[in-house]
Amino acid sequence: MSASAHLQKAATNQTILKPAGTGGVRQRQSLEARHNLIQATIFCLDKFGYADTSIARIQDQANVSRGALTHHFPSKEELVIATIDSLLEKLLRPSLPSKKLSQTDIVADLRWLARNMTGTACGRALSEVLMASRTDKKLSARISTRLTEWNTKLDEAVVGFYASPNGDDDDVRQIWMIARTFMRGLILQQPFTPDPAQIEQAINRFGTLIAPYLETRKRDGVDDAKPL
Amino acid sequence: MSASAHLQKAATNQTILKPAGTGGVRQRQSLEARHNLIQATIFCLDKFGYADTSIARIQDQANVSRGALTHHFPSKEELVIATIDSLLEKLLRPSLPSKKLSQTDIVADLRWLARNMTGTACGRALSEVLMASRTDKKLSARISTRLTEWNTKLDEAVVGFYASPNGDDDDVRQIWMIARTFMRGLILQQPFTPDPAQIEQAINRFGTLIAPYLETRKRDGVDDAKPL
DNA sequence: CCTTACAGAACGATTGTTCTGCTTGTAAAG
DNA sequence: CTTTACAAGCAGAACAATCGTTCTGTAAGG
Repeated sequence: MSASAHLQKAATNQTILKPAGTGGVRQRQSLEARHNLIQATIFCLDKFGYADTSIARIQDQANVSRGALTHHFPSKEELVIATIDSLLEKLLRPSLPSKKLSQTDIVADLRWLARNMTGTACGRALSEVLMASRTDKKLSARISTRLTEWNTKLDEAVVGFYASPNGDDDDVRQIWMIARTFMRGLILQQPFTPDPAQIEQAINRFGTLIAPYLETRKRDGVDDAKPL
Repeated sequence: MSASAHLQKAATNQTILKPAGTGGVRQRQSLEARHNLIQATIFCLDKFGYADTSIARIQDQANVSRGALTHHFPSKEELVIATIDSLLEKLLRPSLPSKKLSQTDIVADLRWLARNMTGTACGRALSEVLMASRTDKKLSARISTRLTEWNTKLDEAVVGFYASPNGDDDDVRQIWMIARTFMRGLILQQPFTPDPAQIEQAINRFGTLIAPYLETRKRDGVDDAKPL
C-alpha cells in the first residue's frame, strides 16, 4: 500500500509549473514533504495523543517512507519542534480573514478563542505538546523561548484590540492571559463535564466575569487578522 | 539491588502485631504492596509524564518485582485506573485537617485550590491522566463515570461553603467550575509564563473577578475538610 | 559528475504481557 | 496442638511487538 502510494504521488508530479522562481523542483518537493510530515504529526498528536504518536504512525499518516522522514528530520525531537513552530505560527495567524471583529461582543471573541484552542486539531495538538514539555526537559529547553515570545506577541496584539476602562493596559494583558489559561483548562475539564452545553455556558459566564474590565477599541484595519 | 531489597523487606516482617483484627498477614502485605505501587505510579506520572511512565519504571520506583506487580495488577490499565481512584479520593479529602477556612478571603481559598491542582504530585499526576484519557478511549470509558460523579460531589460541597448574593446556587457551582478549569489551565500555561510571580498575580486577579458573585456561608463544623 | 532526496532493511533497546516455578500464610483434617 | 494440603503471593525468565535510530543502496535533479 505504501509503495504504490509513493508511485502514485510521483505520477502526479508536475515539473512544468514553477510558481514564481521559488527554488527548483527538488526544493519544492522537499518543502512539500516537510509540510506533509508536519501536518501528519499534528493529526497524530490530536488523534492518538503524545504518548502514542510514534514515527511509524506519522510516516504512515503522511504516506511517506521511513527513509524520507529520517532524511528531513534526523530525530523525532526535530520533527516535534518543527511541528510546534508550525502550530504557533498557525495559531498566531488564524484562518479567519473575512470575519470582522464583533465590536462589543466579548463573548463572541471568547468563543472564537475557545474554538481555536480546544475545537481544532492544531489547538489540541499544541496542548499535547505543552503537557509533554512539562516533564520532557530536553524538549522544554528547546521551545520555552519560542513560547514566551509567542505569549508576548499575543499580549501586544490584545492591547491593540481591547482597552481597560481605567487605562491600565497591563490589566488587559493579564485578563486575556487568564482567559487563555481558562481555555486551555477546558481540555482537562471536559472529562468531568461531558455536556458541551455546560461548557458553552461556562464560557459565556466567564465572558460576563471579565467584560466589566474590557472595552473594545475602535478598529481601523478591516483585513486585520485576530491573533488572540 | 532489587533482590536484596526484597530480602530486607522480608526481614522486617513482623508477624506478631495484628493492628485490629484487620485480616491476616497476607492480606495486609498485599494491600501494602498495592498502595506502594499506586504511590510509585503517581510519582512516575508526575516526574516522567504519562508517555514515559512504563511498568518497568513503576516497579523500579516501588522496589517491587515484576511478578508482584503483574500479580496485583494484571495489566497496565488496571494499575492506572486504581491510581486514578486513589487520586480522586485523595484530592477529595485533602490533608488539611487543622487549617480553618478563611472566612472571607476567597483568594486564599483559590491559592489553596491552585496548590492542590498544580502544586502537588497528585494534582499533576491527575492532569497527566486526564490528558491521556482524551485520546485513549478505552481508558476514558472506564473513568468517565467516576469523574463526573467526582465533579458532582465537588459541586455539592462548594454550595455548602459559598452562596450567591442573589441566591442562585447554580451560579456558585458554575463559578467554581470555572475556577477549577482555570486552575487546570495553569499547568498548560506555565510553559508560556515561567515567572511564578506572574502566575500568582493571575490567581489573585482571578479571585477579584469572581469575588463579587460569591459570599461565604457561616461555617459550623470546625473539623470539616475543604473539598473544593 | 555529484550532491540531494529518498527507499527500506537492520539495529539494539524497551514496551506490556504471559508463563513457569518457588515460597508461605492459612484453614481444614486428624 | 499438630499435620497436611492448597491456594495466594510473588520472583523472574521468556515472549512478540514496537520503539527510535543508523545504515546501505538507488534514483534523479542541478
